[in-house]
Amino acid sequence: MTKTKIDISTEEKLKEAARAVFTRKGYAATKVRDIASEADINLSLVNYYFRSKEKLFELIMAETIQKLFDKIKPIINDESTTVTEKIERIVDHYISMLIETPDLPLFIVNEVMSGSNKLLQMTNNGKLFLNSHFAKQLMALQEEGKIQFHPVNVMMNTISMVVFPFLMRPLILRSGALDSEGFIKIVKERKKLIPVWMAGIMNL
Amino acid sequence: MTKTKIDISTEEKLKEAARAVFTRKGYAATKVRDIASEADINLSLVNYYFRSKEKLFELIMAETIQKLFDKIKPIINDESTTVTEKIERIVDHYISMLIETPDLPLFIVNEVMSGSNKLLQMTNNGKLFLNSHFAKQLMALQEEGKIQFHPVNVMMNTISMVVFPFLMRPLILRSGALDSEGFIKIVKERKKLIPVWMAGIMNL
DNA sequence: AGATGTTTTAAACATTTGTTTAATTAAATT
DNA sequence: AATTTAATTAAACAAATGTTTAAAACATCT
Repeated sequence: MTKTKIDISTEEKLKEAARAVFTRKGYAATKVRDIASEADINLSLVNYYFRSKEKLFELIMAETIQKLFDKIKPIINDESTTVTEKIERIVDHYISMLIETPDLPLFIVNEVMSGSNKLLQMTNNGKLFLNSHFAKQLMALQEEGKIQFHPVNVMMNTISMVVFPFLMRPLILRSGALDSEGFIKIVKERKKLIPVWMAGIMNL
Repeated sequence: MTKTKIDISTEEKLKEAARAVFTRKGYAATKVRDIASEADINLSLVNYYFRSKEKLFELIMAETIQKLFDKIKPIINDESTTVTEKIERIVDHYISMLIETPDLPLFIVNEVMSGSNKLLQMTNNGKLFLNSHFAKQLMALQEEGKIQFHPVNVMMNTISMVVFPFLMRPLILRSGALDSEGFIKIVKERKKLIPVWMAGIMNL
């Protein structure tokens, strides 16, 4: 019996299509037939390769979240950087990523709201942040009186200011206030601005 | 011929159920049967009162968006208040509203991403903001050099910092970092903090 | 080439789901 | 009270949708 040899190209094409459609339309609105036709591949092969729509979704989800945290982990645990430097790197990395995949935030947020625990599992119940060097630095800042509020606000504000514009992007574009390039220009400028604003907020 | 007299109670119960389920699960994941059983009312009555699932959704959507902008309009056009006072009022109003209906942001954001133009229609293509007294004040601030960035960043940051925590709420709660009351405590504190932070960002 | 295992295809299946129908009950009007 | 109109119900329908089946095409190995 030979080792199962599958055509990577087909499986990968389907995964790529699934990623695209799931991300764009969400789980419920995505039909298996959408994925198949997006990949231009026979309907049955979706089940052949991934057993079920749900299994395929979970696979995509896990990979997406993995990719989301792989880069952030070393940044928030780097003991050689200051709080502001960490924020600079986080902001830079995520804005770059989101320019490439602007639909990602809704995908994640939907997953969060729909009650799945994938994200929590992958962040070790949020302890990835709570136990990070970054968190320790923030608590130190609080103790020396630089910040008079819960350190969680720092993370909230940073992620908010990075991610939210992408959630509003379709609205902004369709309103005509900015075009696609104008939007990218603004968010790229925010790469520099957000760390400065955050430094101000923390009295640094 | 008498004026159609319908049992308000039934229609209203269905609308309330629809609002709840649509908001919680989104359009595609909501089944007409979910709405009927949430309202504990016969399935057929959904079509009897609202013609179709889509019509019902549009009705809920329009009402929601209406409610969303009714309050903000006078605030951003009040010529007697400063930029910071306006931000204080916006932040206070929306955080209060979101504490009552924490699922609202996802509902809106989904609607935005799914390509509907309801929101744009209701904001007169975003001109509600662009032509507001608030926008004029921000442009003045830019001209006198207080802010060296596109004024749209002010609105982006304010809304981001107000709304985003509610999008992350399920994750935060399930992570155990905060409980339901702890979350409310934090966002209530942010009512005071966000205007201060924004003032800092604008060098006010 | 023939045998064996893998991938692809078209068709069919069983559920789910939005909507309609036709009959019944309740309310309003004359 | 009789008649008309509105509201409610259970059943049925048709289309959509996730999944399976069985046969064909393709590849690999002896």
